[in-house]
Amino acid sequence: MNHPMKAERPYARFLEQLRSAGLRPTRQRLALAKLLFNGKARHVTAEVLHGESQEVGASVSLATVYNTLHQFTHAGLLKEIIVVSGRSYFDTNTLHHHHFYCEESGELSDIDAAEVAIGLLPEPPLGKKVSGIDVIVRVKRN
Amino acid sequence: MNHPMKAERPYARFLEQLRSAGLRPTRQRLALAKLLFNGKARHVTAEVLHGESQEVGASVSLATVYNTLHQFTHAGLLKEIIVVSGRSYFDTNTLHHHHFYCEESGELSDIDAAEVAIGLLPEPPLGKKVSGIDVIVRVKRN
DNA sequence: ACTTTTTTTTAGAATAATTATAATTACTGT
DNA sequence: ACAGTAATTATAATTATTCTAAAAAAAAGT
Repeated sequence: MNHPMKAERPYARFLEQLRSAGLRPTRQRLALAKLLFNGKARHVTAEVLHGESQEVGASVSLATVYNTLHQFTHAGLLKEIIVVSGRSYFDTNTLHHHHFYCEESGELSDIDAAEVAIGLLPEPPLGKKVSGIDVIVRVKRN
Repeated sequence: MNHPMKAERPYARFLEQLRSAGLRPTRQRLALAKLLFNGKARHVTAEVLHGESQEVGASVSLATVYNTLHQFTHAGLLKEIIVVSGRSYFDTNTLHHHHFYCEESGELSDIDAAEVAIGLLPEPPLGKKVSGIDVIVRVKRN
């Protein structure tokens, strides 16, 4: 009667997704996954996630944090968000959606894709096809 | 009858705008302005502009290129565009508009604001107000 | 014109985020 | 247990950018 972990269900799916991406479920990857996929939508930078891994005593090297974030992104578990020069955010929400970004605090928050109606778009440059649309709504304290 | 420069009109306006931003029309700033505001809409990085300044023999130091790009941006002569981590683009089109961005070639091109109809937006986070909306349409070779 | 003051430019050092390298450690299958 | 592959790690390298302190240029004052 002593479950080692309450197995909240996303877990099994997560392991499956790792496997199908050819990634072993190592101690480090599981520790980071636990920090990332805890239910709430998260927007983390490598530095922040690295810090958290140290706080919970599952210290993962910064290099591995970077590797893992990119591997998870390629595996479709994360989405990379670019809103500011010189830093990358990784978003646990992989559905198509957009963002509020506060330049002052650096905070990101999600906007459901359904909430932004993008009308007609012009034709992309010759020989190019659309691969994604990102809307960033920049906000300020008022 | 020997005009030193065909004074294409934007020039006078440009000098006025510099002055009202408290910036002197130095040799370097004029050289960069000439490269930037030549009629066509341009999207440059600091490195690229620095390279061009060398090519035309008006060599401006990289530090000055960075300073100038930021000063022009504050003066409302340029707009800074962030589409990729770790590099800033500066756009001579300061009207509200959006962009196509090709990840493969790094090329940016403009989308007129009128061509993107953004419908209802959700309320920004508490205590925040919208300061700008950027739409980036990412494209790929097809 | 000559000095003084302020602004601008500059080369080079410093920084920050990220990526590469090369050695160690951990798995996997036999 | 052993060989082979994959993952992690500390550290070095890289890239774009900003900082710093000194030199150069321009403006203002006399």
